Amino acid sequence: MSVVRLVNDLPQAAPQSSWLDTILKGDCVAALNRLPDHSIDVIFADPPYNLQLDGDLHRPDQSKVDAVDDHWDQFDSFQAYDAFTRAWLLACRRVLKPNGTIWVIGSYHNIFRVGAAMQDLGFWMLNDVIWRKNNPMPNFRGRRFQNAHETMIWASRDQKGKGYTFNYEAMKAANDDLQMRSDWLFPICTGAERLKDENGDKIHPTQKPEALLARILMASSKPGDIILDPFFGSGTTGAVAKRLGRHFVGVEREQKYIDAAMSRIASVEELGGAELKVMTGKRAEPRVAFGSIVEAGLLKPGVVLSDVRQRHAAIVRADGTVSSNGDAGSIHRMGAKVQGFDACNGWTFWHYEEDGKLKPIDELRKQVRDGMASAGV
Amino acid sequence: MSVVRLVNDLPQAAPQSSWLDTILKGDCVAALNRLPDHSIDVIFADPPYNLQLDGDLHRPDQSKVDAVDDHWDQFDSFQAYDAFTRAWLLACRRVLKPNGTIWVIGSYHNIFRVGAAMQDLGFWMLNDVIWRKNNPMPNFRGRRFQNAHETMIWASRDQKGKGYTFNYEAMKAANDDLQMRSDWLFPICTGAERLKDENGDKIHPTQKPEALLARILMASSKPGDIILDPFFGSGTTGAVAKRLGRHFVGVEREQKYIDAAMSRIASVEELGGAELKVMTGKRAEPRVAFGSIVEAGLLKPGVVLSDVRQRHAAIVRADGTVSSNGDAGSIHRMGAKVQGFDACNGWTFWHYEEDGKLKPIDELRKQVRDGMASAGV
DNA sequence: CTAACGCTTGAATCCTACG
DNA sequence: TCGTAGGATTCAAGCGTTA
Repeated sequence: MSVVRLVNDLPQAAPQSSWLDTILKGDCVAALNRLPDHSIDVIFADPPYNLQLDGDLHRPDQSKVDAVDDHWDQFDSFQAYDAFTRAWLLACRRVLKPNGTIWVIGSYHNIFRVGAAMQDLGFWMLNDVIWRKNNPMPNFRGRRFQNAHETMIWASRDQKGKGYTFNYEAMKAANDDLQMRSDWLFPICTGAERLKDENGDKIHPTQKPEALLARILMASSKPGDIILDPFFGSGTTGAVAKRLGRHFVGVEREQKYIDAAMSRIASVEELGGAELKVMTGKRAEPRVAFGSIVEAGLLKPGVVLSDVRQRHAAIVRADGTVSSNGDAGSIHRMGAKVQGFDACNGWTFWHYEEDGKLKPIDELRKQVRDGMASAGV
Repeated sequence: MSVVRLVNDLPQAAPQSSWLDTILKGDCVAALNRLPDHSIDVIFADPPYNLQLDGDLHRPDQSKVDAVDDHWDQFDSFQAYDAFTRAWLLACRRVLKPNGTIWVIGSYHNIFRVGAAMQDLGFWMLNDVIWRKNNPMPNFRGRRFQNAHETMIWASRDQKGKGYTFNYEAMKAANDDLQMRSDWLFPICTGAERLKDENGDKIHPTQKPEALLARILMASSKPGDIILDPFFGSGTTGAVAKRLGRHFVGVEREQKYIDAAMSRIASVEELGGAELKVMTGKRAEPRVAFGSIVEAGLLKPGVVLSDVRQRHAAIVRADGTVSSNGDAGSIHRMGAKVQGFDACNGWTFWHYEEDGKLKPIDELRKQVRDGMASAGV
């Protein structure tokens, strides 16, 4: 693969060599319209999410959350966002090979509109895939569930696009010989991988982790394929494509992001043929919540728990808490409370009765974990 | 809660007693139109998405579309599905209380269209929540990822719907004192829970697990709330609502499902009051004014308060304000002011000295609250 | 040198009762 | 209805400093 180049104004009908492994500067749709029909194998698109934020948000320690308030994420209405979405999706569809596929990532703010538009334009959905984050930002005000995932849509160009690439065996091998599921666990992009400017500030507000792109490209493309990213940003797609022996084309408007992506990709080392074979990840022991024990029916609300010496008692409640002496809380809090301690492992402290014998509720956790093992947590 | 009843033809403007804890037989929209405005606390909807299955294309009314491959027919069927979706969502929105919330579950076949319609109609999304299945059906042909999840959308009636119920503390306590995330792990409904007919065949093709509904209702409703399920099916919503001390209304067309749901719900045992108590936090505590601490003599005017590190000081005044550096105001205002913040919780920021130790003035608030409790306030 | 501790930060549609 | 003020709210990682 040649060195990454910047193309400011691609002529119409330019040869492939003039745009392969380049960043096209300019508006997404205008730039895509310079590329030939059916020239792209896989598209990865990370469009603006159209977050509709209202006012500042502070953490409990009063520090201010650095919100995504960039101008490129601002739209006047759902209508305006839909028109924008249809325009870039149509441009993508034209350049996609008949057996090509497209990935789009988004959050609940935009992904439903994007998905509906994709169906309307004739894309054929293959999967929706969930990126579960192991370290998402918490919900600071305690008014919602922690927003711990993003959604990706994987689709072929149209319903007849049967010959698309899916490296089923590689995915299965990478997942301990179990079929790769539609929910993937990855950390968000932090640390050394996150691009920073001279002040130590992040260069792009929404840089995606390379591991995510690596799985996408390993699953749905072959070495030598051409990968298009119409919202190139900090160039994660280009960096991973180069490393994995794929070609790329990026489109980006902001010079700041282009500069960062160019130097980033230039320093990427391409893997040789042999190393392009599968990488496998390890699994941590799944964490089980006490609430799921109750929800699973392994302990009914009203059941009395006790410590092994039966000096303390607590009653299971339907919401997954336990109550004792008119107070209530998690198994850990209440275990600590009845003993007058600061902390307690409720799993080993509290016991339930079965066949006339006291057993730690940790036994029930083991049962749930055995059931979860097949879920590839 | 009374025994479950079937209502074949609810009159317009019928009293609540005639439809509470019943199944309304008939078309979803027609039945909902008989219910009063703003009468429902929480809706759980599992709409049909028989869109493009088995090579046959069906419209929502079960009529078959002729040419599967024809792009126009596909467009036509999307339009029909969208119209159906808007109709039942609108009917739901009318009966929902202003501070009510709605849950909708679906897969990639329909959830994007449903989500876009919800936004178009003015629902305000709170979360999308992923149901991860630990035992999903494998992908038999090996051409896609294993479809291992479904997507739920949780939304308030409109953007101003701020007062919705979310039992944050209960969810957190049930999740081992970590806030509940947007990805939930549950097994699919199998075994004894799965309703079967006399031949041993499953009665409903998409019966949802009770554990899923239990978490939904524990998170977003209170005992005594009214839960509506416009696509009642085998009655999981009703069964869980009854068990958890909530009221329900179901709408269903098929007599087969109604029969199964009726006998199922009839055999459900309702939990008692104590097990249904929900974990609450400080937000639910009665408000105590700092002035009443001073009035009660727990802090004398002139006493010096400080932060835990003793970097800031303030003097208690007889009117319930505190003064610092020649300025005065509430404990919150002055706490913010001395730190240079916009906001501050004065109860946890300011400390008083007792027995040579610094204690947060929140301790005194607890004393006052305990006194209020024993006084039966 | 290591462990412990503290500070920072991440695609966020993040309050509500009272006057 | 609107403005104001009370006061509630965070998890996992990375990194630099302290013990």
